Amino acid sequence: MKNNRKSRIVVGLSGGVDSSVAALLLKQQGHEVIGLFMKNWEDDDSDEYCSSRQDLLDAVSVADTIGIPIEAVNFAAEYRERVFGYFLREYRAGRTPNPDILCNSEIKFKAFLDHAIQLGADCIATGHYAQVREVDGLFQLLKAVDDSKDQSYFLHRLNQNQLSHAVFPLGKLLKSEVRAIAGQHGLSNYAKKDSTGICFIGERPFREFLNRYLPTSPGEMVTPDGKVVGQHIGLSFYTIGQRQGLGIGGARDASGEPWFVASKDMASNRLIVVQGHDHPALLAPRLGALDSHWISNTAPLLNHPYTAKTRYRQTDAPCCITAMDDGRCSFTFDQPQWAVTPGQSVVVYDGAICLGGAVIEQELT
RNA sequence: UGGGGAGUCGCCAAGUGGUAAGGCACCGGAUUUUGAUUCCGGCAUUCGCAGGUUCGAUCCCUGCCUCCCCAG
Repeated sequence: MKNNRKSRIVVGLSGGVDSSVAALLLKQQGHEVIGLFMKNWEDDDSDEYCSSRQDLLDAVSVADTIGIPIEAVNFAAEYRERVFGYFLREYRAGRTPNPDILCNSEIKFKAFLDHAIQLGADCIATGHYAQVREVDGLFQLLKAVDDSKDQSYFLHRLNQNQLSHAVFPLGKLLKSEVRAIAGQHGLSNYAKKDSTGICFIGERPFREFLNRYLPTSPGEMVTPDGKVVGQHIGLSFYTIGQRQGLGIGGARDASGEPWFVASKDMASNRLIVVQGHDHPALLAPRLGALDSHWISNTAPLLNHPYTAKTRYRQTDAPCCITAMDDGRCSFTFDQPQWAVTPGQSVVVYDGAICLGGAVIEQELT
């Protein structure tokens, strides 16, 4: 979006405070703002009726207060095909995918963006905490000013075209300021709790949810030396670094520390667990990743000091990319990383600039 | 069947005459647009059962039950 110009902007209104304030700010800046409520998940309409319904009501209420038109769109088919299908395939393969990253690149900044363009919009805006800036004709994705809310991790797979049409009005604000603005302007959802859980699907008992789509496949939980310490219900239902839900109590010869998932042996259907948060099996100094995506269309430098996150909300860890080949790359961290998890994304930063990332394939020793 | 040892929360495990530590698990909450992690809170009126001694017992005594080890 060109600065200082009045544009037609379509805002994804979720019913939450963030997107509401984003719309409000754009409206105040004099843009022609159109609100669009997305409904992309229909499997739970019977029991989730209230939540989705309430979100729509909140979005309508806010649109009314701000004085912008709002309509609803449904990308459930696209979501199921492009995001949820991948989500299930990855879990079946024993990995831990991050559907929200795909949701951004495939739904919000593709299906939704296309729709907005058709409505004659110049760009779309969301309530994401992140920033975009154009430098010499190249669009950069930057972290949000509010580091504790920064969501660039989820946006790292956007490309130049997508970023060129993206506006993030909250990028320079603190969450506390956003809520204050919402309160000052009488937005009915100013105190609404932040939503969590998988985007559009929401928070729910995860094991139970997955089990609706994946069969259980019980097996043994074993220590690295092969001692059986419990039973699992299926490797897909666990993730590396997981502590809760293992159900391993005290043992005569054990230390009394909690147990964590260290790895999965798909071939023998065994879950490898270790005792103690700082067990060496949970730490890896290197990792291999694939399917890389670089926002600038140019790969980052090899053996250059960057930082990266192997999970959302992890503090950036100093590292280098030591090898790259056809979408694959190897990372070496200055300090070993905890619970490097296949399927999660490793996202690279050069200071506040998000360069892109790749999907973790495996930890390397 | 003799001899020895042990039975304390779902699992480990302190306490051994003064009125039940702790850890793990589990549950609830906080944090969180993945999944985790992390943090906070909850979690045995009761110590295998039944008697007895005592002001008072999980702790001492008696009997019973169960389990383990060694004998055979």
